[in-house]
Amino acid sequence: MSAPTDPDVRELSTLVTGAAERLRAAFNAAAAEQGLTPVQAAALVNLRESAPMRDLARWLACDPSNVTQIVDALERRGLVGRQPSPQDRRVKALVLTDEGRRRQAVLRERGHAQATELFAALGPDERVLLRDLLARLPGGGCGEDCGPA
Amino acid sequence: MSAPTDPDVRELSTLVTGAAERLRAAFNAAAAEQGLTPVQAAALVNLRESAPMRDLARWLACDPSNVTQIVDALERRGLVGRQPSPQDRRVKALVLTDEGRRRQAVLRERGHAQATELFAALGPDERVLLRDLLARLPGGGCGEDCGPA
DNA sequence: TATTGTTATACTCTATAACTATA
DNA sequence: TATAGTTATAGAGTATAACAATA
Repeated sequence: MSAPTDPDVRELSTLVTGAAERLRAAFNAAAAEQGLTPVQAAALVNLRESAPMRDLARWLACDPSNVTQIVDALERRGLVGRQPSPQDRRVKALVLTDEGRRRQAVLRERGHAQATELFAALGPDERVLLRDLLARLPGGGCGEDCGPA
Repeated sequence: MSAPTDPDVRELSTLVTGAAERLRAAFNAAAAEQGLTPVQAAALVNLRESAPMRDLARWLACDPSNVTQIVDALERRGLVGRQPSPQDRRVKALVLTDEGRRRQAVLRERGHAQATELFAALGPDERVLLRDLLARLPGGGCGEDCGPA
């Protein structure tokens, strides 16, 4: 039985949270470079061709009413368009413009570069070890709503 | 040289971010149980006796104008008080009420329980291993503004 | 002059509820 | 009736700028 101030789990929490925070800050900076707010950039990164808005709401784990506004902003910037679906005319499919595709690629590259930089301090075997340890934490697996495609 | 879609660092980012997110969600739930918003709870958890508001702003990594409003809310709930400092009368020291101290203890216990639950899937040696790996990531060390005391 | 805390204000993110148009 | 998306609105978090009191 550990004391309420057990330094181990507290330190682990701080380290995990700190690493995640640095990834997030780097992503937000990349978003700002593209003239996008963090959620707008997150939406753009997650977009797949012809995804209904409902799917984007699930991927972003937010209410559909949010997606309307996020997509409004992306549309205003000429990065995505709305296309009524022929099968079900209630549905609007989101389509990337050429510029949207370009920005998406930039954001994804930035995300990859940031992650690479963060984990470069570890060797290949250590990265595998870290991944295996983290994957064993409860919830480390992924339900249905964790990402596109 | 790794491909732009290198699955390793992407998976590591997802795992780190996911673990941090679960800690955060659990903390927010604990805050809500206490009738506090996430930042209010974070402020309360970080508070030390007689800390100037300026310090709290640094610990929360936010603008001082925010602290005024956060402390307003905590004061309205009878959890903290403001005490003009005798040494420098511009400074207001934040003092916990008895109820504030009680709530702070509850939130800290909850935080510890959540972290314990998250990392319980690993054995003691593995927790040490995880800590050492995370501590080696750039920025894993802590500057001056990472916490009280 | 510089600093502490406050106020006023604004922007972003998020959710709820009521609405429309389809199904 | 139920679902996809929209609108209106509100609350939470954050920052900037201008200000008062004090140093």
